[in-house]
Amino acid sequence: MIANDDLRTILKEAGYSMTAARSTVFQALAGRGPQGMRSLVIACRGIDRASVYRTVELFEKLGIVQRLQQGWKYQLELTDKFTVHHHHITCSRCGTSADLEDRELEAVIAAMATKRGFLLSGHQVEIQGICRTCQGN
Amino acid sequence: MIANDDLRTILKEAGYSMTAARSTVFQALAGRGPQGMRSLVIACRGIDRASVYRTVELFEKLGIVQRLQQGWKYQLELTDKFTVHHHHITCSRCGTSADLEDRELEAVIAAMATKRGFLLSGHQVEIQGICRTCQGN
DNA sequence: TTCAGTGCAAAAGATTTGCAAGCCG
DNA sequence: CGGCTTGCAAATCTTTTGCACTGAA
Repeated sequence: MIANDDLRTILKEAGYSMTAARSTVFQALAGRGPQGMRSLVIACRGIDRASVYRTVELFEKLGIVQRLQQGWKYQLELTDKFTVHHHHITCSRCGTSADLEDRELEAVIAAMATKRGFLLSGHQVEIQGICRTCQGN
Repeated sequence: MIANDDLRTILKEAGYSMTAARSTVFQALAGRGPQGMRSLVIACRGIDRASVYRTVELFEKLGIVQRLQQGWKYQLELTDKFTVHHHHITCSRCGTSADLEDRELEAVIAAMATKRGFLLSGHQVEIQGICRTCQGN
């Protein structure tokens, strides 16, 4: 069980209550990497599809989860509050995606923002390519 | 009319033919900035919804359009073949966004892909912050 | 003329909503 | 207890498909 109490706290502070459905959705997100709604709904068996949607919507509003666009579809994952800040590189052939952490990338982005006179508040980086495995086919 | 002949050439070289529907979709994409399917379908009135989808799919395969992330929704826009490659930095206070072109950023991204054994095919970078003007308020 | 490409209509999937019943505080 | 939440089912919206007809080469 990961940070179930953190969840309770966040919900309470925002005026929402901790429920079985919300806990289930949270665990399903925490237990695995980025996943689509379909897979999340399956992972939350016992919880109605509509409730999963409603919970994800709430979690987004509370900054608990974020959506990543992967081509036409999107995937869900916990935000940096619950994971280490990172980006993704996705294989456009087999669809698997890996986390990316790169100090230099972060530095370059920070430098760009500074150069433009911006006070940096956030950024997203998504990379697509063909992974080593798929290149062999 | 933007580059309609370029389109004809690309299609022909890939073994496809130039048709009214394809030209319409292309113009609808060329005439405006990034847009969602819904808006594209409306812009292509006279062309069946299914044909727009099929055309977009083909255009993607041919590297004419790309789907990208703008906020949490997907958008379509012509690829760098038809526009200058760039990213965006957006002010989260006033909403204005400026184009970004940065050789170093591109280099770092390329290096990251290579290090992971990926054959790089594309990437998106979106930065948010507070612009100089808004910082003064 | 021939076959890729299109429109149409219906199927499949994804997401949202209204409402009555259930659970949390 | 009282209101926030959920499950259910139906409504919507989005995307895909099968098929017969049309148009490009």
